[in-house]
Formats: sequence, C-alpha cells, structure tokens
Amino acid sequence: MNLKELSQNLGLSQTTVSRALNGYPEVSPATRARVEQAAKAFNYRPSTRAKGLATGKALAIGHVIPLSTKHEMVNPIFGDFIAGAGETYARHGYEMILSIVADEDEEQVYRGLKSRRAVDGVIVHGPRMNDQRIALLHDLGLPFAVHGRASGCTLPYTWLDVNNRSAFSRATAFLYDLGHRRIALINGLEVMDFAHRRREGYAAALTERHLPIDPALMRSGEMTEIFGYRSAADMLDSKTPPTAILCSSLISALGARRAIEERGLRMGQDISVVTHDDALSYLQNGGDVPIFTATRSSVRDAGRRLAAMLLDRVANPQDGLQHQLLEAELMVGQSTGPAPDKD
Amino acid sequence: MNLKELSQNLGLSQTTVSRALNGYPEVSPATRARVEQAAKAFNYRPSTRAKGLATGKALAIGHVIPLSTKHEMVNPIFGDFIAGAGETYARHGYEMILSIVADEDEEQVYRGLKSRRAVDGVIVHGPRMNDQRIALLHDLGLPFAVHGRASGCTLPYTWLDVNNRSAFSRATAFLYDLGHRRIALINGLEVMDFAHRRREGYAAALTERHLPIDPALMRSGEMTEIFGYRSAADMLDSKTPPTAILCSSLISALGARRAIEERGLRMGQDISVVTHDDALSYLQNGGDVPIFTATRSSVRDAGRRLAAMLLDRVANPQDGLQHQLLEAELMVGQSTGPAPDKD
DNA sequence: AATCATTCTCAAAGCGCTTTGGATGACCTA
DNA sequence: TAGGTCATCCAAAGCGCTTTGAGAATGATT
Repeated sequence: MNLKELSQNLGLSQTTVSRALNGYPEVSPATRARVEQAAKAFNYRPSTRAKGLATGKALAIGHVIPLSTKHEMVNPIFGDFIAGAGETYARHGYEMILSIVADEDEEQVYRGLKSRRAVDGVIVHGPRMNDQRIALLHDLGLPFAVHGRASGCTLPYTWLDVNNRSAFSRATAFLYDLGHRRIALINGLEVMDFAHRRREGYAAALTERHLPIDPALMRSGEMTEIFGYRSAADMLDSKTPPTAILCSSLISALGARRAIEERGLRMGQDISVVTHDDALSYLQNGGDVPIFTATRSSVRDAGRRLAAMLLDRVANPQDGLQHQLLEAELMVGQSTGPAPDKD
Repeated sequence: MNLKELSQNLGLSQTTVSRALNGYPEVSPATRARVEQAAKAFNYRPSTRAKGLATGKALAIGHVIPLSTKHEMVNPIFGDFIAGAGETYARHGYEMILSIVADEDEEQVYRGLKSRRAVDGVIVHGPRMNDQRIALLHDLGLPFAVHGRASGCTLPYTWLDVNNRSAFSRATAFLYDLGHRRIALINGLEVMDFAHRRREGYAAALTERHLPIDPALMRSGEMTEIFGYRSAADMLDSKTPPTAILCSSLISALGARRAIEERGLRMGQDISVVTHDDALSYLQNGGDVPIFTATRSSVRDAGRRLAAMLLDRVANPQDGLQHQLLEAELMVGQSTGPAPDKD
C-alpha cells in the first residue's frame, strides 16, 4: 500500500492524505480521522526512502563502532548503550544505522555516510585522546555527538560523559580513608580518553594525599577477564603487593577477584577492590547488596540521553552545543574493608 | 555533489554517468575511466535513498534484537555477531539497521520495516521454541534468515545454527569417559531454542549411558555470572554434589568457577567444568591453552556467514533455502580431569 | 445578490537516482 | 552512394513521498 493507492481508496488527493497524516492544520478533523483510520486498517506507512528524498532528512542516525584494532574487539558496553539509544530513536521515528569498522577505515565510513546522505547525524563511540574524528566530522559538516570526550581536541562539540576523573579520585579517596596506602590501578587502554581521565583522577587523589605514584601498581590494557587476572596476580605476587585494587571494569574485576581468591586471600578483608560498573544488563554486580564496591553509572541511560541530545541538535542546528557530565554513584559493596594491619 | 552536478561537470548526461558508475557495458572504457575519476575526485556517492527509490531495493538489512523481557537484557553475544555480519554488509554495500525491541513490540517492528520498505531482509536473533516470528515474516513476505532454529516451527526458512545438541552430547560423553557420573547442567533459559537443544543433547548422552536424568542437577536461567555462581554453589552444597558441570556460557562458567574455588575445591581436579564458548572478543577463554574445556564456535563467524546467506536470498529469491549447521569444536583445557575417587 | 474570508482540497513540481527507448555518428559492406 | 551495424550517448519517465501555489466550496457580511 502506498500513498497513491491509499488516497484513491479514500477518494482524496495524495496531498490531503499526506497532510492529514503529518498533522498539518488545513485538514478537517473529520477527514483526518477518516484518513488515519484507513491508514491503520491498511497498515500504511510512508516509505522511508521516498519520505527522506522528499524532505531531505534521512530519519536515521549512524553509530560508528570502532573495532579495537589489536584484538578486533567490540567493546562490550556498546550493546547496552545502543539499547538505550534505540529507545530514544524508536520514540522519535528514527532508524539506527550501525557500522562496525576498523580504525583505518573509519574516515571512509564517515565520508560515505555523509556523501550518500544516509544519516542525519552520527554518534561517535570510544573517543581516544586527540581523536581526529572530531575534526573530520566538523569538516564534513555532519552533526554528531560523542559518547565521552576527547582530551586534546580544541573544537567544540556535543558530548555526554561520566565524570571519570572525579569517580576515580573519589574511589581512591575512599580506599585511602579505609587506611589503604598501596592502591593499584587496573585500567583500560590509556589511549582511550576515559581511561586516561580515570588515571588522572586516581593520580590526583594520591598526590593530594602525599602518596607516591608507583608505576609498579598501574596496569593498562584491554579490559578482559584475563587481563584483570594477570594484572592482579602479577602485582599480588610482588614483594610489595597492593592492599587495594581499583578496576576500570567489572569484567577485569572478576579476573582480579580470581587472582585474589586463588592466592587464598579474601576480597574485602585481605584485599579491597573497587571497580567501575557500567550497569550492563548481563553483568550485574550482585543483587541487592553489590558484590563489588563500585563507581556506578548506567551506560544504557547514557545511550538514551546522548541520542536525545543528537536528535535535538539535528532538529535545532542553530542552538548551542549541549554537554552532559554525569556523576557516578559510589556504591559500597562487600569487596572493600579497612586495610589490614601491616606487621 | 549529486548526479546532475557531476554529469554537468563532465559534460555528459546523467544516464551515461550512472551507467559508467554501475558497470553497464554500453559505455566506452575511456568515458568510464573519466567518470570514475571525477566521482572519486568529488567524493561522489549516489544517495542511498534516491537509489533505493529508483531500484526498489533498500540496500539495507534489518537486525531485530529481542530484549529479554525479564531483565531487559541484551544478549552479550550480539555484539560479536553483528561485527561479523557488518563485515559482510560492508563488502556488499549494504547498510545494517538495528532495532532493539521488547518482545511485545516485535511484531509491530517487523510490520513497520516491511511497510516502510526500510530493509530488503531481516536477521532474526534469539529464536525461541515455536517462535511466532517465523510465521509472521512468512506472511509479510519479508526475506529473512534466522540465527539458530525454532523447534516446533514447521515452515521452511533460512537458518544457520551451531549443532548445540551434538556439542552438548559430546561434552557430556567426554565427561562420562573421564569417569564422571554426576554431571550437572547450568543452561540458558530453556524457552530459547539453543538452550532447549543443549539440554536434549545432554539428556540424550546420559540416557544412552544409562545414567538417570536428575532435575536436581539441572538449572536454567539467564546466563549471567551470578546465575552461574548461585547455581553451582547451590548444587555443590547439596548432599550429593556433582563432580562435573556443563555450562552454557563462559560468563556463567566464570560464576561456577567462583563457587568452586570459594569452597576450596580445585577446578579440573575436584570438579570438572565444560562450557560452551562463543569465542567472544572480550571474553577469551585463556590464551594458548584454554582455561575451560569448551565446545567452541565463533559467533562472529556465524554473523559473517548468515549475513551472506541472507544477501544471497535477497539477490536470488527463486533459489532454494539455505541451511548451515556448524559443529562446535571440543577444546580440552585445564578445567577437566578424571572424576575423583569416590571412597 | 454580491463580496469576502475561511475552510478544505487538489494538481503538479521536485527530491536524486535508474532505466527504457531511442538518437547520433562512425565505420563497414555491397 | 545507399543501407546496415555497432558503439556511444541522451531525453524523459518513473520510484513514493512532501510541498507549493491555487482552486472550489462554504458560510458570513454587506
């Protein structure tokens, strides 16, 4: 069923039917009702392509997901983020177009989306330090919004980020207050902006408290279970092991816990662990009482919000750029406790 | 830059330029080269929408991801599956359109994709037993391909599946051969077809070996870490604990391992564990030597293949339906060993 | 009864592409 | 020279929608 058939069916012109369906005022309520009813009955929906051609809008938002080139790894948080964004798009009649792409092809993908006029805007995932994508999108004139920020980029842009710096500095302070003095950091890849900020927060909190920044207590890598395990095992086996560990992800925290328990240590007593928790649907941090003490911020909620910000930008390009900085909650669970006595 | 501008620029008609770009024979090689060069120089790409309108193809494939209604959970395997499918689409100039949707809205989403002519076909994720989506898509006349199968559906359809039944029956046999007689199953939700088949394979292997099927040794639920932990803990604490555990996912296997180690048991000696491993990029089963003995099948590869099958179906609707049944590898790792002596 | 404002409705153009059905020469053949 | 083939290229229609610029119909006003 297309517009033509529908309008013939109703004995009206295409114009009238189109206007009735799109809420224009120059249609009588009676006619509008009749049209809407028929549209429903015939399950009529305007062709996205035709509508897009006519209006010049694509009614679609692109998500370009970078593939970590090293391990061809898809960041596991993106499922939840996208679920959140999808909710927003569904509500606004937008489609989500997904490209998963290796770093070296990214520029071509953005250019393609632009020149094929396939999307009205894009979401930038996983920003790195000095991310060149921001300048590229600026040049292309393609509206975009960034999930996170890119330290070192001077250009203004729309973003939504968790306050990673403050989250990790608070977590470090929390451990300090429990008496911990050797606090380790098992971080994500520090070319990623979020990981860089987390380290800054961690380091700042240590420095404020006149604690040394010890490279032996810092690890950075892709946040897998095995990376968490190896990093923790390695540090725990050293001559001066940490009494507390700060993890960048629940997945690597699971690995850290394994290393801890494997050594006969009890998490929350012998060793404290704090992790960041993205509140992923398939990786819940325990039930009512969290297992891990965590800095928590829902990535799904971030998806909802950032998508809304981008749609807003697309609809009102003249408005100023929006930013949202979300504070993570520090939730105390069973994985932290006072530092054990030294002796 | 659009076709009109490009052709004016070249002093050719739109027809010729279009033909040159689309590989039609009635264009001289010289002209074609000139056109291609200019297209590259101006970074011209035909508008997807206009092309779609003119050809009647959408040049897009829809992926409808069901949201597990209970916990609003996005299946963690879908990231890798989609990465694989995306590779195929990129190679063929197709776009991927994603909808993440709660069960109750699924029908509307499929109808919408069809009536808006937004996609040429869809991939069905996470088929359940007697899945009604298959009949729906059949009725709608929307080409589709299923990742998995739906037991109970009599209609023919294109699918790609891991041989879950044989994988789990082989894994069970493997444990039996090691001397295990009390083998537990920590399965996914058994409304999901894959989980159903895994249980069948498990049960069949037990029955063949004249072992009883003990409901006390079987758990079914969403495959989270905590579910694996609780299920394993529960069974290990019973009067007659299992000596081996079969897990449906690496994530729940991690939980099971935690329960095992928490009880001072050694995995691979006191308790054996076999898990299914989807070879997810962010959840690797150890390095060179797998940690878990596992039935392994790359879900990313499945994405690549199924996408290719669907594109083939879209391009050649008259051809017969394709099916692919992949056998999982049984990889022996460190988590299995002979059953401990009874005495 | 004539005029005007107000609703409501319509025909047709246009969005950027593909594709049909020629048209135009150039080059042979007889 | 006329007729026939090719090899190239083109004008225009059409895909399904929105939107412009008007045209009828209605009712109110003079």
